[in-house]
Amino acid sequence: MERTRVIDSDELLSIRAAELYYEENRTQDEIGTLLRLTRWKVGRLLAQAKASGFIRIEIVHPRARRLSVERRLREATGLTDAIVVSSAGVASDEELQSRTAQAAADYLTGLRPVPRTLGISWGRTLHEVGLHLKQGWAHGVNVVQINGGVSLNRRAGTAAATAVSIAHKGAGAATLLPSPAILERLETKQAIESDRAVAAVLNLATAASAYLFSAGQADENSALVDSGYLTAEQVAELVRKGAVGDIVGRYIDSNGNIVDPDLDGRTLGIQLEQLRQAKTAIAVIAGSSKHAVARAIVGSGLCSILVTDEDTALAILGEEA
Amino acid sequence: MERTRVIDSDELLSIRAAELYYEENRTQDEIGTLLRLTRWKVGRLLAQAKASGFIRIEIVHPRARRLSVERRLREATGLTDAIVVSSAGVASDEELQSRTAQAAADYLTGLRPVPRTLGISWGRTLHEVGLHLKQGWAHGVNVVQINGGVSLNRRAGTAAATAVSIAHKGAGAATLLPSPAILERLETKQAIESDRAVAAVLNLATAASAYLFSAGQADENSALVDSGYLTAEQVAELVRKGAVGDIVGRYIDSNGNIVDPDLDGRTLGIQLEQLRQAKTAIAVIAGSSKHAVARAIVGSGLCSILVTDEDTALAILGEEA
DNA sequence: GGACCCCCTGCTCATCTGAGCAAGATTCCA
DNA sequence: TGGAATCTTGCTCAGATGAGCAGGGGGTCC
Repeated sequence: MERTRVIDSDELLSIRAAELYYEENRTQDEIGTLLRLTRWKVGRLLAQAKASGFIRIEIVHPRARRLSVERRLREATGLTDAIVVSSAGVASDEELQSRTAQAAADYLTGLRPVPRTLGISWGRTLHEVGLHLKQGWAHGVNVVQINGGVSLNRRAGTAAATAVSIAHKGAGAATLLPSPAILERLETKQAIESDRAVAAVLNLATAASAYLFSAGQADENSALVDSGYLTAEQVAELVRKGAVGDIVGRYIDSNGNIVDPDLDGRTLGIQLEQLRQAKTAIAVIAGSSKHAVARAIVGSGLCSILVTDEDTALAILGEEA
Repeated sequence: MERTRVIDSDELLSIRAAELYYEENRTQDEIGTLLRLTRWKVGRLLAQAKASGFIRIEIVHPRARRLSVERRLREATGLTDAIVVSSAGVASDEELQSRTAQAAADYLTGLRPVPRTLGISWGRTLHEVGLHLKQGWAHGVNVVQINGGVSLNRRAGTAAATAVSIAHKGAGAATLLPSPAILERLETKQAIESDRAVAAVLNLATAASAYLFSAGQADENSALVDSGYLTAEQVAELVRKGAVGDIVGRYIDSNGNIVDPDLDGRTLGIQLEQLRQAKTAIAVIAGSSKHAVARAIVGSGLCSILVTDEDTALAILGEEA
């Protein structure tokens, strides 16, 4: 146990020095006088205290990011870019999601080159990204849906609203994918897919210069269950087969592979390969329930840019508390 | 709600600057280049971030103290000295108690002038202080008990052991008060008190050059209940009368006044006045259950030096989270 | 016991940072 | 709109800090 660890006298001194330096903001010279040390010794003690991790500096702000985690994430995974928002002082998962969506909106706004065509998925997270975007975030961006929309219940308009909102605020137009996300029969899906209007949208989606999408966890709270495409039982069955979550409506396992080829065949939208090969594929994922999907997505290269929260990032790095 | 607060652009900039400064440790000049600002502006943003409380610096170490809280406590209460241990990263109340006891041992060791006679009470906390003291912490200190000891059950030896241990490690002798803490009848108490041996100890106690004592909360977990001097019901009755805890066996209310004069008359040991007038009266109090007593003790001048944990200190200052 | 090596100490010097100041910008009234 | 008051900006300069280096003390290995 920690308590029994021997604390050498330099360690204690370094703590005393740190108290005076950080809490009382004395100069190293003053501290030297107080503790009967040279100021150089004090400097070294402080460096030691920092190096030992006794000094914890946190930036407590809803817009704070964790640059060090971002860097480690980039290095460990080969992501082009990583945006990690701090979870310091966050009470709820909603707050975390909101912060992450905000960060995604910021990233999108600053993205260069500005995408001509932006392919997006739908869901609560994407919706919130739309809300956080500022009017004029881009000057003429075409937004195209990359997977079938919500259409089976009262929340029918959400997916469309998200696309329209993002497009509108970016002074551009939205192209909707007029199809359900998952069809009951393969033939139906193929029929819709080959419809000229739908095919045109899919072509546009395939040619998008950037993608922005989220992911869903594999449980009864999934948006696909909520929208009526799948039952809780069907999702449970997918979990048994190894599903950790879905991305653009397609369920993947922890290696990023399709879990159920039959189901996937009936799912309408761009292929995962499309995302894997895209230069700018931005995944926005937040909340503790999505650690597993996030890991799968990043691990299998399904996104090139990840916007997420600190805890999820640490989970991907295998450093969760 | 916080979320709706407008975040002006300088605030955001100051957060970006802080991230680069504290997480990536860039120089203010570098940050200036990155954010297209002069280095002076960066310095000001950083200062602003600090002033707004966005930068939280914590010293995470079992021996860390909170000097700023100590200072505020001294200023607000007129204590001669205050020692406040950090409760950062503390899981249990035991851990807190242990840290506080350690700090008390440190304080005692560094106390100048070294007390010739040290009056002590007994209890779990004092016992632990004894454990943390190092062999040779003083060179010939006489330890004298200032209130009647535990003697009604199996833990009979604890009080004596504490005194002996503290004295022994300080190369001195212990003088025990050979009496129960509370007597059933006033006459018995008076009789014991006037016994030559007991009177001699009490005289010694009254003349002590420093006092070290703890406090007990007023509930069924009190050491006095545990030792069999009082029943849980009696304590409950005292609480109804306004008791917040006990100090050297005497129950006080939130103003530091004796709650039950009859009971107090039957309690053997030095008077509270004695502590109030002592130049060096060190109270060691830790744990959330003792906030109320701590407040009463400090508020009514029953100690001149307080050793406690951060949460208790904040409670005394009226700033509890 | 002596030679050697390594780490720690205290130093110089260059860089970084904060205080204070004057000029310019902005706001706020009349 | 004018003018005063206030805030902001970029600066100088002095103080604070970190990097790197030479010397000394202590430990170690023959």
